[in-house]
Amino acid sequence: MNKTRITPTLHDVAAKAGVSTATVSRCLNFPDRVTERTRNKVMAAVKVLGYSPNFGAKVMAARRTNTIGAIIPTMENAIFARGLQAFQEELRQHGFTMLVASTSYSADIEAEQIRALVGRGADALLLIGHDRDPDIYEFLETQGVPSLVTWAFDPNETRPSVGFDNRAAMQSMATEVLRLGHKKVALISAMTARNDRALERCKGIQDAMVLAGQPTEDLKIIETPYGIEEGADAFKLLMQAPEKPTAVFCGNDVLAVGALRQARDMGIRVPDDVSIIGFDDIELAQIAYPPLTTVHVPHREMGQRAAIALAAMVTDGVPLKSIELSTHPVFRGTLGPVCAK
Amino acid sequence: MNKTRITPTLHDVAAKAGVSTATVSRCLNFPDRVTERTRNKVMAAVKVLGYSPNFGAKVMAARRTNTIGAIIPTMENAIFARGLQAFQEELRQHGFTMLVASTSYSADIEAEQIRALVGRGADALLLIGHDRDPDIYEFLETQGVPSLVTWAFDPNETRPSVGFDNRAAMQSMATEVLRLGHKKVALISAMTARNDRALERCKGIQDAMVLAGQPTEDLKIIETPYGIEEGADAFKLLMQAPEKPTAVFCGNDVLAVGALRQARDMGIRVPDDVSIIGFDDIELAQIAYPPLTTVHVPHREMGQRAAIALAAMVTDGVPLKSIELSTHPVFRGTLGPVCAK
DNA sequence: TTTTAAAATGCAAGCGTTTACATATTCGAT
DNA sequence: ATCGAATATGTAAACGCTTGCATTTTAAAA
Repeated sequence: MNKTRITPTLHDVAAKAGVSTATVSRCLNFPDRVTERTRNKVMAAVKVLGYSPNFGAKVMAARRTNTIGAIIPTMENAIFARGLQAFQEELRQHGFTMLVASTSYSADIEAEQIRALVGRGADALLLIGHDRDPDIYEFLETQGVPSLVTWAFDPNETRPSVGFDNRAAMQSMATEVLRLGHKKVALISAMTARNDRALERCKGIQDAMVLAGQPTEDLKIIETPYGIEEGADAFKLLMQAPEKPTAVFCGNDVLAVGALRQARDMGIRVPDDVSIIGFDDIELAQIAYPPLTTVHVPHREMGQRAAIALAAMVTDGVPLKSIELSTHPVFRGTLGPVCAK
Repeated sequence: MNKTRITPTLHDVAAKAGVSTATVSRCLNFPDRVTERTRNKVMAAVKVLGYSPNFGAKVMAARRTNTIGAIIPTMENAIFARGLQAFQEELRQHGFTMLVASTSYSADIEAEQIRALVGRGADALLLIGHDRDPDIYEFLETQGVPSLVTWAFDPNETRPSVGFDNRAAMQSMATEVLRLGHKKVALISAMTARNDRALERCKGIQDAMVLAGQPTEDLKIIETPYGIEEGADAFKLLMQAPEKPTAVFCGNDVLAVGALRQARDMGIRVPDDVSIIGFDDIELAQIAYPPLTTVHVPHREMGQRAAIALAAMVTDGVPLKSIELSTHPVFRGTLGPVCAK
C-alpha cells in the first residue's frame, strides 16, 4: 500500500499516534476531553507529519465554516475601514474569520455578493444599512443565515442592527448650525436610492429646520456618487448658483473634504464665506484644512460590538439584539457663524 | 420518508428533475456538456427548490476553494485599501473570492494569519513585502500554496512579486529634493524590522545622498509605528532638536500628513521653513494642506495585476512571474527650495 | 478486592459534492 | 433499417472530517 498522498490526513495522524481518528479529532477540537498522555502522542504525530486539517472536510462534517461575511459598499475609502478592522480583530478573538466583499454602492452587486458569501458557507453576514430588496432578506431567511445590519439604527426597524441613528445624529448637528444663523443651507448627499443612511441624514437636517421654524424647501440638495472629486464638483455647482448657501452639509466626510478642496481652489474662504459640515469623523477630517466640523461616529466600537453579537449568535445561538450607539457633533474649523458680507 | 432537511441538496434537485446527481453537478459546472432539455429541467428544479451548492462539500470534492487570501498590515488606513479593492474586483472577475486578514504590523500575527488562511483552504496567498521568517515560506511550500509578494519589487529577490522598487522610487524623489539644496534632511520611517519596504525607502534616500556627494550620516532617522499621531510626534521631536532639518522625508503619506499637521500646530511654515515629503500618493496627499509632495504608486494597477497573475496560476498553473511597476515623484505644495533664514 | 459511575476512546455513519468509468442515447452515414 | 461514433447520462467511489453511540478504561467508593 504505497500512499503517495501529498498532505497527511486525520487518518495518517491517527495511525501514527496509534489511536482512532475520532480521538485525534477530539484532541484537536476539544483538547480537554482527552488524556494528557494521548494528547501528547497525538500532538507529536501532528507535528511530525506536519498535519493541518482540511477546511472543506471540516466544514462539511461540522456544518459550520466559522466564517462571517461582511458586505460593504467600498474598501477604497476610509469610511468603512476602521469599523471593519475592529470587526475583524474582534471576530478573530472568537475564532472566526472575516470574508469581505464590496459592492461599489450597487444594489445588484450587493445581491450577488450576498449570494456568493452565503454560497461560500458564511455562518452569518454583516450588512451596511437596512434598505434592500426584501427578496434578499427572504433569501437569507430560507438559507438560515443570520444577518446583522450596522452603520444604522432605526427605531422603526424590526431587524437587528448595531449602529447609530443617522437621522438624530444629523439633526443634532444641524440644530447647532442653524443656531449659528444659517438660513441658506445646502446638502451634498450620497445617492439615496437604497441607502437609508444617506436618506436619514437628509431627513435629520429637515427635522432641525422644522424645529427652527424654517421651511424645509430652503434646503437645497444635490445627490452625487461617493468620492472626493464628486464632492468637489457638487460644491462647485452649489457655489455657482445665484443663491449661494452659507452652510453646506455633506453626507459624509469624503464629500466634505472634496467640497473643502474645491472651496480652496475657488478662493472661497471657509468658514468665513461658507461653512462646511461633514459626517463620520474619519481621519481625513482632522487632516483637512481647516479641520472639518463633523459628526463623530464610534466606528471601532460599532465593528467590535457587531462582531461580539454575531459570534455569540453563531456559537451559542444568542439572538441578535439591536444596539444603539451614540454620536456627537465635533466642532472644528469649518463651521462659523453667518457673516454679513 | 419525511425529509425535514432545511436546505436542499444536489440529491433533492436530481430527484426533482428526474436525473442523477452527476448530471445536476455537470449542469451547474459545465452547462454545455448537457442537453438543453435536461439543463432546463435541472435549472427549473434548482429554482423551485432554491438550491445553492454547499461550499464545504464542493471544496472537499473538488480540492479547490477558489479563494485567495490577502494578508495586509492594516485595513484601517488607506494605504492598502485601494490596491486591495482593485485586487478584489479583479479576482471576482475570475471567479475567485478574496479573504483578507490583517496583522497590525506584527510578524507573529502575520504568521498566524497565514496559517489560518491556508487552513481555510486558500488556493493562494497575496503577501505584502518580501521580508519574513523563512519558516513561513517553507510552510507555504510544503502546503503547496503559491504566494505572491506585492508592494515591493526587488531585483535581487527570487520570489515572484508584483510591485515597484521602493529603493529606486525613493531615490528618485530624494535626488530632486537634494537638488533643491537641502543639506539637513531627516526621515520619519515606519518600523524597519521585517519591513523591507520601509528599509528600502530609507536606503533610497541614502543612495541619492551618496550620489550627491553628501555623507549619509547627515540623514537623521526616526522610526515610528504607523499612524498620523505617530508622524506628528516624530516630527515634533525632529523640530525640537538643535539641528533642525530643512526637509523631512516620511516613509508613507500617513506619517507625512501627521508631520504636516504638527508643523501647522507648531507654527512652522511648509514649505518655507521645512519641506515635507510623503510616499504612496493616497488620497490624503491631495487633501492635505498644502497638498503633499509624494511618490506616486500605482496601487490599483498593482492589485489588479497581482490578481490576474494569481488567478492564472491557480486556474491554469501559469507560473508566477515578477512584474515591476513604475512610480514617479509628484510635486505638490510641501516641497520647496532651502530658504536662508 | 469488588462494584459502579465517570471519563476516555473507538466505531462507523454520515456530510454534499465531483468525477472516473460504465452505460445509454442520439444522429449521421451507409 | 443498421451500425458506429459521438454525445449525454447514470453509477458509485472517493474526499477528510465530526459526532452519536457503544465500548473500554480509569478511578472512586464500598
